[in-house]
Amino acid sequence: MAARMTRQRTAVVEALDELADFRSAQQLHETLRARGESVGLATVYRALQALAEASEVDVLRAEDGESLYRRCARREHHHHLVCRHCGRTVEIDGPTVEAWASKVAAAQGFDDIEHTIELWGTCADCRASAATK
Amino acid sequence: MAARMTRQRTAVVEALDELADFRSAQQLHETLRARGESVGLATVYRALQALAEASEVDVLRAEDGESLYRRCARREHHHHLVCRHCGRTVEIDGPTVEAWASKVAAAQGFDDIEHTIELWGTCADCRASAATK
DNA sequence: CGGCCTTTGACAACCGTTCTCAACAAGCGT
DNA sequence: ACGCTTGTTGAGAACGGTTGTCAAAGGCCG
Repeated sequence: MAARMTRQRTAVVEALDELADFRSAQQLHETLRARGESVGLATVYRALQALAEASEVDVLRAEDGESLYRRCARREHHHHLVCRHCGRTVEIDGPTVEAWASKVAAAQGFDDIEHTIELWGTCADCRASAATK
Repeated sequence: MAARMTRQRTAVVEALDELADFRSAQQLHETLRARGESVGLATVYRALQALAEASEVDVLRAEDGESLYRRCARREHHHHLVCRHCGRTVEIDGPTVEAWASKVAAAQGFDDIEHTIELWGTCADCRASAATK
C-alpha cells in the first residue's frame, strides 16, 4: 500500500514534467531508454496507472485508442485542446459546459455522471511543417 | 467500389436498427449468431466500418477503449448520454457547446478542429437492478 | 545490518481489431 | 437464365497496446 519512491518512478515523473505534452506510455518508455534511464515497459505502465489513480496525471485516449498521459498544471477538473500530431496541449475549462452536462444528464434520470470533453486539432507549428512537405 | 447489398450487411443493419443502443462489434456478432444469422466476426467489423464511414452509424469509444456503434435517429452532428452499463442512449445536442469549442480552439491557433463531447452515466434501470444485488 | 514485502523486468498472455487469401456470390451484360 | 467480373466473405493468423506472471532485486523500518 505504501508508495515507495524508486528510481524508476522518479524517472517517469521527471520525464512527464519535462515533456509537458500528452505522451503515450510507449513514447515515455522510449524517451527514458534514450536518455540512459533503463526502465521496463511494464513498469512505465504501472507507474502511469498509479499516477493516474492519484490524479497526478491526466489520461485521455487518442483517436486510435492509445492512452496518452500528461502532468497537468492544475489538479482541478479541466479539459484539453490537443494537437493530434505532436501532442501539444492547452488546458481549458468551460464552466458553462460543466453545468450544461450535469443538467442534461440529470434530466434524463442518469446517475454517476461523467463527461468527456476534449478538443483535437492541428497546432500552428504542425500546420507549418506539414506545408513544407 | 460499388457497395453490394449482401445478406450479411443487411443483417448487421437490421440488428443495429432493433437494438437502438450503443453496442460493440463483438456484441453485435454474438446477437447475430444467437438468432441464427451466421456472420463472421471480421465481416461485422467491416460492415460497421463501412457504415461509420458513410455516417450511417455513430461510433464512440467506451472507457475501456472498445468501439461502440449505434444507428442514430438524426444524421446531423450531435452528442450522446450513454449508460455505461447497458449502452442505453439518449441523443442530445448542445449548440452552445459547439460554438464554445470552436471559438476556444481557434483562439489558440488550432486548425482542423474536432471535438469529443460524450456524457456517461448509470441509467435509472441499471441503478435499480444494481440495488437488487 | 536484517528481513519483510513492495517493486521490478523479461516475457507470456490477453483482447479488440485488422490482415490474408482462397472460396463465394452480387449484379451486370448477353 | 447463364456466365463473368469483381467486390465480399470467413477462418485463422497477425498485430499492437496493455496487463499478468513470477523469480530476482531493492526500498524501508526496526
